[in-house]
Amino acid sequence: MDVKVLCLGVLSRTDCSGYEIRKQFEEGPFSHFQDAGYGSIYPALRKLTEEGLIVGQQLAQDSRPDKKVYRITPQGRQALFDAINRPPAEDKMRSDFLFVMFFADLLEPRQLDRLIQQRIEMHRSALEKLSGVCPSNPGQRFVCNYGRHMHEAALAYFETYQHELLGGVLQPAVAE
Amino acid sequence: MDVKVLCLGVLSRTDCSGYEIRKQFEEGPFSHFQDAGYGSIYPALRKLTEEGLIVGQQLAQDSRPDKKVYRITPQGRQALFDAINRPPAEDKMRSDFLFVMFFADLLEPRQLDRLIQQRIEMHRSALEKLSGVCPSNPGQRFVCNYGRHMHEAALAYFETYQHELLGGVLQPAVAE
DNA sequence: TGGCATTATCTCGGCTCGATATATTCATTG
DNA sequence: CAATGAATATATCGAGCCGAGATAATGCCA
Repeated sequence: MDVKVLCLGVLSRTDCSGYEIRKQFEEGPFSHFQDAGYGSIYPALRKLTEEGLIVGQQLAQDSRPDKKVYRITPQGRQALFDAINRPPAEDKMRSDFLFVMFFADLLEPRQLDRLIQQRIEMHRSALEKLSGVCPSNPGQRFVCNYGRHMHEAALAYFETYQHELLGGVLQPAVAE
Repeated sequence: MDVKVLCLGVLSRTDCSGYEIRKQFEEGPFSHFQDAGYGSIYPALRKLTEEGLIVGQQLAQDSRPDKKVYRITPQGRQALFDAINRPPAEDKMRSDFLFVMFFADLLEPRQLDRLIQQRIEMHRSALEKLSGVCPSNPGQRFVCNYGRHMHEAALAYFETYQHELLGGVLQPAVAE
């Protein structure tokens, strides 16, 4: 599932410029399970245009820079359909936070505590952001509620076990 | 947190060859929150050697190809410490599965059901794999239990809401 | 008027990944 | 017993991706 397919997915719901596609990955309905930067999006849009899967239109705006708004073509919808129906690749997860927690004994306790509080705050604000969304489409609702469920589970874990971790790091030799 | 730091993390716990480092990311204690392929690991080990953060030793084995076992140096431990104490980058999550679920209405119901059953099976086997691990270090225990907690939460979600999704996709116009 | 944020497009270097090549040995199985 | 496939082990290549920055116009506030 490369950035080209991700762009097709976004454009299947609404016409967009590259900038607006980026925002959908950053804050929008895809933000908690996909990402793509400008360095991937703009080349992808160029290639998709060359392949006839989308068409771009220069759009002058007053009091804003010009926009290039892209629309998906029937061939583009077919390509999205094909990609969706291929067996999906495994999830790719990259968490520096968990890597750091794994080596918690290398952290100052104050720094460790600060990291966990930041993490809790992150999950809270993600939940708040998701609470504003209520999609009508079943698939989108399923994915959105999955996000909610997982953020809540993470919050519950941190709130229950953060003290155990802090205690364990502060008194590493008590058990022996 | 690039692959060089990840390798330092693995080598801080035990001496390893490149092959063994890969296995730790594939199946070992890091598998549920980090990953790295051979194409990243071998160049990283070369650079780390050049920088004096690790040292390699050719090791002949009978009935196996030769091994290059790497050991972390004091400077390497310092570099790991520095990296751990820098503010961690945000999590990077890439889930083709959730992207496909988002567009569940483009899937045949049978295919949709199969994907969800596979996903449930995946979480179950991940839990089983984690149940064999019981780290003594507080940080490692925290991260390991976090993994368990999240897999269980995902399982609970799928088992509760999978029918709602399947029903919603099969009867999209009932609510209106 | 200066500085900052926002909207908008695009490129470059460097990092990373998947696939593949190479080589040896062990286990299975027809 | 030979063939096949699965491990063990190292390494590279091309393609894809990302962060950082260049560029540029405008709105807004002090």
